[in-house]
Amino acid sequence: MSSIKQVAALLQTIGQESRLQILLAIGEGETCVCHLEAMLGLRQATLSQHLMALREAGLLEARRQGRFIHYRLNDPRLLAILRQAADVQGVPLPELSPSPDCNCPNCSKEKGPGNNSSRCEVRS
Amino acid sequence: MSSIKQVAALLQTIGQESRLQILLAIGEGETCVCHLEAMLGLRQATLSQHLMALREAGLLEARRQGRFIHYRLNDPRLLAILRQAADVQGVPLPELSPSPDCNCPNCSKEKGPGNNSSRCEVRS
DNA sequence: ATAATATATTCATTATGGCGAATATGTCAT
DNA sequence: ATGACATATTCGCCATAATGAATATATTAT
Repeated sequence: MSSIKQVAALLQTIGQESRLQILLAIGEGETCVCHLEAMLGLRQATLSQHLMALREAGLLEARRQGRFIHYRLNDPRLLAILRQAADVQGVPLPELSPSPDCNCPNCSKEKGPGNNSSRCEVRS
Repeated sequence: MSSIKQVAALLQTIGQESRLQILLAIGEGETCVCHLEAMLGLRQATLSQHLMALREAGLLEARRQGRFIHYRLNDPRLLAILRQAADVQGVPLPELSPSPDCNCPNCSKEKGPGNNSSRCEVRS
């Protein structure tokens, strides 16, 4: 595949609202799918499809941890591209760090009463 | 429109082989449509449509010079994005400078015999 | 005014991609 | 083994975008 085709493929893969949100939400860290689902308000199947596309494009890596699967960026330079693009458009790039206070219903650590499971936590 | 939407729109607009070729061919300079047509082997109508899309996305500026229309990038940072993307993909970004030896049939300066018109030149 | 040329625009067709619904797979708890 | 849960996969539908053909517009030359 010509190099131009490859560049086009990359840009096309990330040139979509949901995918951008996913990438920004993952950021430099590692994020499990349930976080993303809660954060972005995407349906599970839809989200999974996008994750698959990003995986197949070589942009994401998946790591299984029990029932949970954690995704991380394969290359932090991807974020640089997004910043550049936002720069050209003259808009601020929202910071979507999911880890701090994710309201994923499965991950309510130190949240509302009666909920205690440490699911969605990385447990070695 | 949300900033993410805008970034997505930008990436989507340039995430296509023909558009990338156009942007690379124009580069830092200014290029007339006939050059592009010859260089990229795109049909005139197709090319014009892509140029329109890029114009509407605010990425290109057009300047009329007699019958000829010259396009230039509105923001050189676009090229930086392309370089970054190529970088992430680990491929070289081809340099497509059209000006030096464009083989556009209308612009054959110091080319084959019997052809002399300086068409496609910027004549003030 | 007419013809020739450079580029743009319109329209119909086709391909591509995202989405929703349904289902499958893999892991843990019992 | 069974059930519950997290995630993945498949499939059909629809919207969007790219393509091709035809035509229009603008500019220069005659």
